[in-house]
Amino acid sequence: MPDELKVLGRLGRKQMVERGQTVVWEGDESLIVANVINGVLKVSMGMSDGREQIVGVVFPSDFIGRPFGKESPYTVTALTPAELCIFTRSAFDNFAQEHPKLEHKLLRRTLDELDRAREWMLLLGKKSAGERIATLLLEMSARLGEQSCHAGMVSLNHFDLPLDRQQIGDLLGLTIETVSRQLTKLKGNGLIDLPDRKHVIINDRSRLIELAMAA
Amino acid sequence: MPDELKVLGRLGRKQMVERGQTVVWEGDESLIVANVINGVLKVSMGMSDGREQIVGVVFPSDFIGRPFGKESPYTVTALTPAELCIFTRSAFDNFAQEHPKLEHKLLRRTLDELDRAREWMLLLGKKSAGERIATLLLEMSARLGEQSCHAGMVSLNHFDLPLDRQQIGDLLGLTIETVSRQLTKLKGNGLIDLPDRKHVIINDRSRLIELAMAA
DNA sequence: GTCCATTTTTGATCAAGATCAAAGACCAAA
DNA sequence: TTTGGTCTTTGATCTTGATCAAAAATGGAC
Repeated sequence: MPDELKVLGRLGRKQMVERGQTVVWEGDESLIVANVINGVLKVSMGMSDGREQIVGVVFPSDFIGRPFGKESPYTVTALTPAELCIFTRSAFDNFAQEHPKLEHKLLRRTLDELDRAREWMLLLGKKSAGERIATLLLEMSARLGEQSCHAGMVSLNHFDLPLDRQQIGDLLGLTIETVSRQLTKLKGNGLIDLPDRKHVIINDRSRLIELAMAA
Repeated sequence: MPDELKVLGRLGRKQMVERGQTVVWEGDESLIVANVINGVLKVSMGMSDGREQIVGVVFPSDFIGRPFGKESPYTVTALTPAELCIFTRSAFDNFAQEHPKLEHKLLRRTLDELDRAREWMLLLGKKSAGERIATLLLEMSARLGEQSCHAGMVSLNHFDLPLDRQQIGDLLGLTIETVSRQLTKLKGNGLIDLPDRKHVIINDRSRLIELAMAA
């Protein structure tokens, strides 16, 4: 395991944040950079009239904050209780400049994040409501799965959404009502089960994949 | 000016591409990375049934291609005649690993590109057709302006779109008809003029900015 | 358990933008 | 200048998802 992360870890300060707590505000002089140790957070952008779009969901080992000088264009808010390792921006920037391997890692992560953002642009620009919901369920299954590196595959089909219906809407560019109707429809078709508000069980992954790709 | 870029330049091969020519295909083992010297290109993703979303527009000095191993998730196509400086992916990757300053530069660019992608997610997820068109015109004005670093501001309000109506639609998540109607409306209001298919003249920038931010 | 506040679901209607269709403008080649 | 092909505009209608409204479910606190 890279030494850089250990040393960096010592530079940082561990901090717990509770569900709903906002860590970085849009427009803030971006004071901090942080590494997510535990929990899930959302990254969002707002318009002056209150419309909000969730532009990213952050999982353990991901970075949050905008390194290198600019103000943060995003608001970052915890979706679950979370544990962060926080750095002042200047300390982080200096450290990064001196440790090319960290910058390399950060570059790779940023490239991956860009790929995800663009995949989401395709979803927002071109997919129907049904396709969007199917895509979200598969994406959440995959990302929640990769963090808690399960050996078996069972639990991939059995997870808790860290988002409520409103937040799913804000992520998919849909209203809460449309989200609810589409989920109900998937349940009706037997593709998924929804034992309670947050919990999702995927019964027929391959049909869900078909749905996600074309109506 | 950084030496890295000069040395890198010697590693590369200059290549002209004509309008409409595709440089990288989605799903390709990403063989090349390139630096745009001249011209404008689009970065797009397609669905199996032919729906297409433009996820980025690339201007001179920007990079194209996906460094570090993965296959390219995008198709890159020239919107205007363009001049590229092309590297084999392995040559580029090796060079980058050995030149932290290049990686740093690349990281900054990628962070900026991510910011733009997320800004566009807000547009695609939440903005009305009118807001989208206004945003596009301002964005194009700004990006075309910054490359041909004009001292005065006159020409910011006077530029050629490198996109046709269909491509504007693919970028904004709208149909060609909606794009046309919204442009006609802006012309009717006197906010812009459209002397020919490609040319745009912004008459009232501040009203356009208002439009772009809230209906 | 009951009560209350919040979230979700369901239903009815509406509207923005898509789709279908045709006419008009533009431009390059002959 | 005429022609033919492509791109754009305009018009009529339709559909998806938004909006408005109310009922039902959920989950704490007591």
